[in-house]
Amino acid sequence: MESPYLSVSRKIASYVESAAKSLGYDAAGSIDMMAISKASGDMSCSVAFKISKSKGEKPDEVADKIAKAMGNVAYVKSVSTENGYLNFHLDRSAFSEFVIRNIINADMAKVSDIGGNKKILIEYPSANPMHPIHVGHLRNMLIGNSVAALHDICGYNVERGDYIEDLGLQMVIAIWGYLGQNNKPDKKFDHWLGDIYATTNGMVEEPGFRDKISELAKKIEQGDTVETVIARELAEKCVRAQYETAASYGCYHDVLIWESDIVRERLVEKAMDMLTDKGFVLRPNDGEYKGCTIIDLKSVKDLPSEFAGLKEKVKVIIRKDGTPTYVAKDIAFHMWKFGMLEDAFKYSAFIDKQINGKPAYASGKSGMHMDFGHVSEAINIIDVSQNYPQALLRLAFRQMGRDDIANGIRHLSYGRVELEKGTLAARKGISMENTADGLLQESFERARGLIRDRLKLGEEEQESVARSVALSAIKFAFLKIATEKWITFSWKRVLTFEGDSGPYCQYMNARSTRLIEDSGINVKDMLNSNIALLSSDTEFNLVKAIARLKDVIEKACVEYRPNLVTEYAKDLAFAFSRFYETMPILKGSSPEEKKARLALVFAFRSAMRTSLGILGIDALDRM
RNA sequence: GGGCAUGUGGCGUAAUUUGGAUAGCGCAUCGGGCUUCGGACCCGAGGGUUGCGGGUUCAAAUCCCGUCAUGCCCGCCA
Repeated sequence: MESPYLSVSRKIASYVESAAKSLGYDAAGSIDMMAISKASGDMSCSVAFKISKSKGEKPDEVADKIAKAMGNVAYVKSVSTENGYLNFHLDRSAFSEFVIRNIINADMAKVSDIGGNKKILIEYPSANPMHPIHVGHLRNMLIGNSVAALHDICGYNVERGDYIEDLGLQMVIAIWGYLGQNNKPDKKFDHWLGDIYATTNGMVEEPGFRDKISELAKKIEQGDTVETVIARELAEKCVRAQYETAASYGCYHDVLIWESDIVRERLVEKAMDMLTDKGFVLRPNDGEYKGCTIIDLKSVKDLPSEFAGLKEKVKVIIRKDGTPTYVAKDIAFHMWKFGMLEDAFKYSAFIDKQINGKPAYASGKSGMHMDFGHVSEAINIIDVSQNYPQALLRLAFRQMGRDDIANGIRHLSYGRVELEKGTLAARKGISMENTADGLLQESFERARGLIRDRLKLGEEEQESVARSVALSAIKFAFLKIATEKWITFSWKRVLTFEGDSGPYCQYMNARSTRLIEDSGINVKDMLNSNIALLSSDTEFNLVKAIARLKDVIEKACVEYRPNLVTEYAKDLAFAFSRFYETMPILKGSSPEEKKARLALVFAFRSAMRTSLGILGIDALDRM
């Protein structure tokens, strides 16, 4: 589909440029078309200020002269000037027709093709497999889900990946706790295991406990012990429970990579060999780091600012005892992502059918080779506290001479989710109201209460509508906040169904659906109507909002910013609501007006459905 | 000590990357709208020295310098 604003503003810009040229001004490169004028007119341009500076003439005089020198431009009705600005007033009929026909004829599943089918892997939420998903992971998951949807709709070949860290101290602690008790799970497995983990973690400071833990850790690391098998089984059960939560939020994945598989397949060794060849990692024969594999940052030229304050400019990546650190595994993992380690894993279906109808595959001991990875861009959705290791990761590829990979790794760093009281730490236990499951349950109950006295529907449909509304409130509340900001989580803020919210957007969509259904007019007749009749302020404001769709989506995709889409959906919904309040559509309009307005309603609904789709919000027909 | 991020009406936020006109929106408050195409709605009012101080510019929430506050990171944890 075309971008109405872009194509019109380009035309205007070229006319402005030639008008300026005919007056002896050189405006090339300094014309900034402001797509939407805040003051007067529909679009505006401030080029007169720049010209006035070099020519010594007053801005408003320059603007006047340019306005007079301009010929007719398509979709522009008139040009005026004010305070040095050129203001362009659109031809409402022509522009509305352009926008509405454009959107109704477009393939809304592929709004843009800027992706060029480029393959990217988006990694999220990578929650540890020993506790339920809490509201911090939920933020991660929802950002990942919408960034993935944005890339889908912009023509990328998207792979949704999840990294399961089933090794490491936290997992060992959970297993130790699990082995030391005989109870059977009395609730959802991730919640149950999370409690055990938190309790066991509370014992860490007790005398002698650490020794017991490290003994268990060794058994697990040996790779073929009973403990190893138990560890994996336990983690898998927990991840399956977490994926139930993900599914209830409409999220799914293509592939899960297990940390233990990276270790078992000896990918770290392969990665280290490649890095040693490039001279980036060293294995000192003496001194403090004897026996380790290290990165010596002192020898790196143009060290990025992230590393400026390091006390020791040395980073150990393989310990003295031969075990790899997190960073070593992450480097190997990213070599896999970018196809540097051929056929590293075998895969089998971990979940046979997700809500998208497809399996989620997971790496494992057995299975078949598949074509995951081999991407040219990796988006890692990881919270801001990991800026440093992510920088180190990019540096490793840069030092290998793989700037393409270093630049292809994008750390989408989001701000942490805090609680009003206390911190959100799984090791201290997660109360139900801070889990994704608990939040959804509460939201669902509130939504159901609202719907009961509103909708005359069967119990089953009421539940499904309530679930959609509940989810939309939560998703919108999380996604409307710019990713880099931290959130202080409170139920009150998340569970809102009014105003600037998901349910408000859904509500406007539902209204538009009812209008279309009740009209009994088919889309073809709407399209063949006299759209030129749409010329009132509220009608045209809605047209202008619809016209922004493609520009907003592309920008949100390129900048990894879902909140641009929530902002847009909100604007769109308000524009529709005002139109709806002021303009008669089915009643009180002439047959011709009715058809034209319905065409506008239809175009609105397309734009709204597309926006809601990116946010992972159901576009309900009634609610 | 160093690095990174954040700071916008009572609360929550948008615009900052790419400097443009009167800083947009929601909640809350106050006042309206005969719930007649669905009131999860609409209209209006009050509420802001964009943390603070300088600088650049015709123009600064936005860019530069300084400063304060808060948070995170700088480990042979992950």
